[in-house]
Amino acid sequence: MDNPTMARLLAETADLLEIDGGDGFRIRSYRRAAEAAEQTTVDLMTAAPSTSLLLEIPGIGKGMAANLQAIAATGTLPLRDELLAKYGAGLLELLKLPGMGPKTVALLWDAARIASIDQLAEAIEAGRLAGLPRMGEKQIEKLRKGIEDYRRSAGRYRIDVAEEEAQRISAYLLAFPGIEKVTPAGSLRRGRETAGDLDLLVTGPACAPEHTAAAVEHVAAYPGIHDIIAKGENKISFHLANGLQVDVRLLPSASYGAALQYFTGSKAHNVSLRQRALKMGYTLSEWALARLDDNSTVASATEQDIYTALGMDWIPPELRENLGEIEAAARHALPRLIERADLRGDLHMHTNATDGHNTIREMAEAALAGGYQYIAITDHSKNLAMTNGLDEKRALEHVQRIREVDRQMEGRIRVFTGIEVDILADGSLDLDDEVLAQMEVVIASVHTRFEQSREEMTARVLRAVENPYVRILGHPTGRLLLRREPFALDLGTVLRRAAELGVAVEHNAAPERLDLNDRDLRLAKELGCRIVVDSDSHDARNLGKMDYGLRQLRRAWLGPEDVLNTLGADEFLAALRPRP
DNA sequence: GCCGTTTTCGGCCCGACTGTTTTCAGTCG
Repeated sequence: MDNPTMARLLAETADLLEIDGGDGFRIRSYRRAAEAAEQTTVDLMTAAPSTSLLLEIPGIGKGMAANLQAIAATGTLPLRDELLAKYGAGLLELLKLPGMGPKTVALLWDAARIASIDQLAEAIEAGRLAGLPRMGEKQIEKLRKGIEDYRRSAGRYRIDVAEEEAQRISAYLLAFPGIEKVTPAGSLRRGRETAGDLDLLVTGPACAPEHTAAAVEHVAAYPGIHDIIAKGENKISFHLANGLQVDVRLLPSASYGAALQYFTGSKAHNVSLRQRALKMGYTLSEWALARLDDNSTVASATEQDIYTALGMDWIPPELRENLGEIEAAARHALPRLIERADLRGDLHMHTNATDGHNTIREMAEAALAGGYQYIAITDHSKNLAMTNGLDEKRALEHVQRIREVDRQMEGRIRVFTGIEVDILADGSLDLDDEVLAQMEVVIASVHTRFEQSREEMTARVLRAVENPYVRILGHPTGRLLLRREPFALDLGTVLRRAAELGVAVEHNAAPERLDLNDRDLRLAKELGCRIVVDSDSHDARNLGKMDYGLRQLRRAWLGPEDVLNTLGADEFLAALRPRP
C-alpha cells in the first residue's frame, strides 16, 4: 500500500469520527496524521515495523504509529471499519457535496437514514426532507444543485489552466474604475501542480469598506460565470463553465498584506503562524496582525511587515506548507531557492526531424535569446513511430546536423548531440549502443505502456538505467502522459539506483507533465540524485518556459546547487555519468 | 490524539457567508 492510500484511510477515519460526533481535537489529529502521511518522503509501508521511525514524523504520535502499523499489517484500520459498519461508505461521499458537512450528514442519517448521494437525491425528489431541522426550501434546492454539480464534474484543475482563467478574469476586473490590483492567491500562488479552486484578491479604491457594492456587481457580471455560489459585501464565489470554482475577495489596501498572507495559505502554514502570533501576544487574521490586549494593529499592509513583526524573514509562497519553513524563517535560515536565471542549459527538446515544430538552428537561436549557454537536441527514437522517431541511420545523420549547427553558432551557445531513447517493455532500449555512443546526452524514457505490474515496470526502468550510455532518466513517473495515470512503479528504488549509477533524473517542466512533484523531488534530493530540469519543448516559443517546473523545485526547497543544469556547459557534461 | 518559549497536563486558529436562527449553527477556506 502506498502513502497516499494510507493517508486516505486516516482522513476518512477523521470524517467518520466527525459524523459520529467524536472529540474535535482527536479528529484534528487524524487529519494532521493524514497530511503527514501525504507529505513525508518516508515510505510508510517500509518504515512501519519501526515505531521510532514513525514517531520521527511530525504529527505522528504513539496512537497514530499504532494505527499506521495496523494498516501496514492488515490493510485496514479497525476504528474506520467499525465506523463504516455503523454508517456505511456512502456517508463519506455525501461529505463531498458543497455545503454538506458532518453535522448535516449526521442529521440526514439520524432523521431519515440517508446514507448515500443516491439516497439523498431520492429523498429530495420524494419530498422527504421538508420539515427536518435546518432544511428549508433553499437548503434543499442547494443540495439538489450540489448533487448535480458533483455528478457533472469533480476534482482539481491543472495549474496552467487555472492560471489562464486567472489572467482572463484579472483583465476583466482591472477594466473597472477603482480596481487597481488583482492578485491570485491560494495554491496557484504556492505553485502547486493543480488547483482545486481559484482565489483572487482585489484591491483599490472601489474596495473601500462599505463601498464595495458596485465592484461586487461588476464581478458578478463577469461573462464567464456559470453560476454564483455566494455573494456578500467583500466576497463573491462562482463557478466557471468548466466547473472551476473562483473566489474573489475585495479588500482595502491597508489589509492587503494580511489578506494575501491569509489567502495564500496553506492552511497548515496559517494555523502554525497564528499559534506563533498568539505566543507573542498577537492575533492574526485576514485583516491584520493585532495586539491581543488592546486590538491595535501591528502590521497589515504587506506580507513583509507581518512576517517581520513575527520575528521572521518573509517566506516564499512555495514553502508555505508547514514543513519547517516557519522555524527556518525565525532562525533567518531559509534556503536560497532556485530561479529561472540560475539555469544555464536546457537538455530536452525536439525538432522538426520528429514531432517538433522548429529546426535545430531555430531552437539554438531561441535558447540563445533566452539566455542559455547550452542545449541538447533530443529527438525521439524509432519506436515512437507516430512522432516519426529516428532509426539508427537517421539518428546518425541527425547527429551530423546538430554538430554542424553547433559550429555555426561559433561558441555563442553550445549545442549538444542527444536523443530521447525509448525504454521497451523488457527494459532494453530501441537503438543500438553504437548509435548511443555518438550522443553527448542520452535520455531514456518510457513512452509505451503495457499491462505491466508495479514490479515489472520498476524492473523495466531499472534495467534501462543500467545501460552505460544512459545519462538522464526521462520523466520517471510518466505523470499525465497520454492523459493517463502515472506509472505504477517503485520510484524510491528507481531513484536510489539512479543516484548510485550517477544517472541524472529529469524533472520535466512541461505543464502537461510536471513530472516529479515536490514530494518526489524531496525524495530525489534525500537519495542524492542528480537532478536536471528541462522543458521538453516541441516549439521554440516554449523553450524558456520553465515556470511551473521551477515552482515544483522551489516547493521541494531546492537551490541552484541541487540542480545540475545550473552549471556551465563543461562542468555540466563532467557532472553527468561518464560515458563508456 | 499530539505536543511542549504554557512543558507531561491542558491546551489546541480565525472570520465571512448562508439560511432560518428571533441570536445562531453549520460550512468553508
